[in-house]
Amino acid sequence: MSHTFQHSQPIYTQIMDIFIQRICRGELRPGDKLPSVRDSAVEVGVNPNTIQRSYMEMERRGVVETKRGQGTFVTTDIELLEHLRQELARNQILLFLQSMKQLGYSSHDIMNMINCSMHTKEDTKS
Amino acid sequence: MSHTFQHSQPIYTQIMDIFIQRICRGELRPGDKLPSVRDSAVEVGVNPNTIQRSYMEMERRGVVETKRGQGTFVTTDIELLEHLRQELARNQILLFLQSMKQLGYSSHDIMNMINCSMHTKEDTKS
Amino acid sequence: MSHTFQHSQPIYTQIMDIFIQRICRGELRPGDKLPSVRDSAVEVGVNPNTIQRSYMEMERRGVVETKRGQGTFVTTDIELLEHLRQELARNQILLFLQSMKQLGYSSHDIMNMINCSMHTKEDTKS
Amino acid sequence: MSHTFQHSQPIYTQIMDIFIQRICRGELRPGDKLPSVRDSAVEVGVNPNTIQRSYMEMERRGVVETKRGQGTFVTTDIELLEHLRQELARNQILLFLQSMKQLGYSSHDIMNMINCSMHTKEDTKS
DNA sequence: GTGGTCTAGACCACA
DNA sequence: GTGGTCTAGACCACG
Repeated sequence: MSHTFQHSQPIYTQIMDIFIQRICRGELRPGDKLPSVRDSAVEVGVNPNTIQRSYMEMERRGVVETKRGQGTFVTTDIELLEHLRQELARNQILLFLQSMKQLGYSSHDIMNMINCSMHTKEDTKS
Repeated sequence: MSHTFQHSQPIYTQIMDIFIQRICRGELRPGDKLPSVRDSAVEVGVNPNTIQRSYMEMERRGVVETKRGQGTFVTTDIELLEHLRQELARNQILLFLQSMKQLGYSSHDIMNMINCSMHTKEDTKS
Repeated sequence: MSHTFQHSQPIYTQIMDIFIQRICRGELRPGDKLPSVRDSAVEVGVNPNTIQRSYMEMERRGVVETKRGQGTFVTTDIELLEHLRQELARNQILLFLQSMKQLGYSSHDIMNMINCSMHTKEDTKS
Repeated sequence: MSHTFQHSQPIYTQIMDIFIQRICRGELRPGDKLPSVRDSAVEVGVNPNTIQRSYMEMERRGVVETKRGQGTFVTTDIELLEHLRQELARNQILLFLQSMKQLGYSSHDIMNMINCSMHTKEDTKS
């Protein structure tokens, strides 16, 4: 299952973002083992060095921890993961708002439309 | 200026989506001429036939009008364009909400965070 | 302006039919000169011999008359032309009825639909 | 079995018309499988892409339904087929009337001649 | 120049 | 096998 990457950004950061999203969405849970560098390389169709660089950068941020001879694991630092999640959410919100503004919708419009969308097919789990 | 496309969707629909976004954002205004099929082809780095198909599909939807020997133009049917804009907005909202849900945020959380974001760096034009 | 012919029938008869239609429709009137064999050949994109054969066959039927050194002319025998016209009309009617039957319409249906069509956009010159 | 097409109209529309006629005449019944794109292509002597376009256009109109990996099938929507049949009939009638008018026959004449033709070789199923 | 059509041949996803 | 997409390159009609 290969992947398509943008030219405007380093591929290793794009790969990193994909992993971070998976972690934040709970597809990869704290303590889970990431695929080996080689496996990931095959899966996304890039050079193992590129994957290696993604893992290194994530480790620098504390998102993952590498144990020599065992592999790379999602951090168990739940606070850090929570921060990560909030950062991702904040980012998505900003991108979304910006995009809606470009379509000519005011903040007020946006709030109304979201409200409407949520009530349309909403899980009222309160 | 070549472009990167997803494998999961036909290129011609992706090209169409890009044009529709530009139109909805006002980058291309009613009556504006789209680039010629051949020019667009070299710009996005695909075969002219693929661009042609995008234009054809947009004309079928009424988004653009083609005049033989002259070119392809954004429709001046403002109602249709308004519908298009609303459809695009609705779509973006749904994608956004879905993505936020995947991050584990409830509808209530989302509303709060958006509210916060909007007031942070908001246009207080009142 | 070249032409497209069926494989199932000799080209010269098809050309003849076209001329007869023109004559019956009054596009070519009694006494009118037909184009020269060479001109017709260029116009429809076939060999002059083929045109020549069409003219010969029409002369055999008395539809046209050839005057050496002058050209080929539509007959002035109005009775014969009238017969021709009726024959053509009868033929068209039969083909039409057959085609409608194939679509599953009874004679009664056909009469009704024609009546309707004629009254829709009809010139009531009575 | 190759075919002859007019220059005045795209081949793919002519192919479409032929299929629609076959369907309306009951030669192809609801649910029947159309020949594969490739088979049709060799049968009528055109490029598979041209056939594909015909099929695509027919699907857009709802006349046929395509199932990936299985083939293209005549729709089972009988109402739609009935509409199609009526549309075809209306079209044939208009062409016929126009052609007869060109031969110099008034509406009244046409009605009489048709009546005569129908009674000549008529199905007296009463 | 413009868009529209067609061919030749390729690869893909689905079943 | 099926239809769906894409490329490369050609020719056409229109203005």
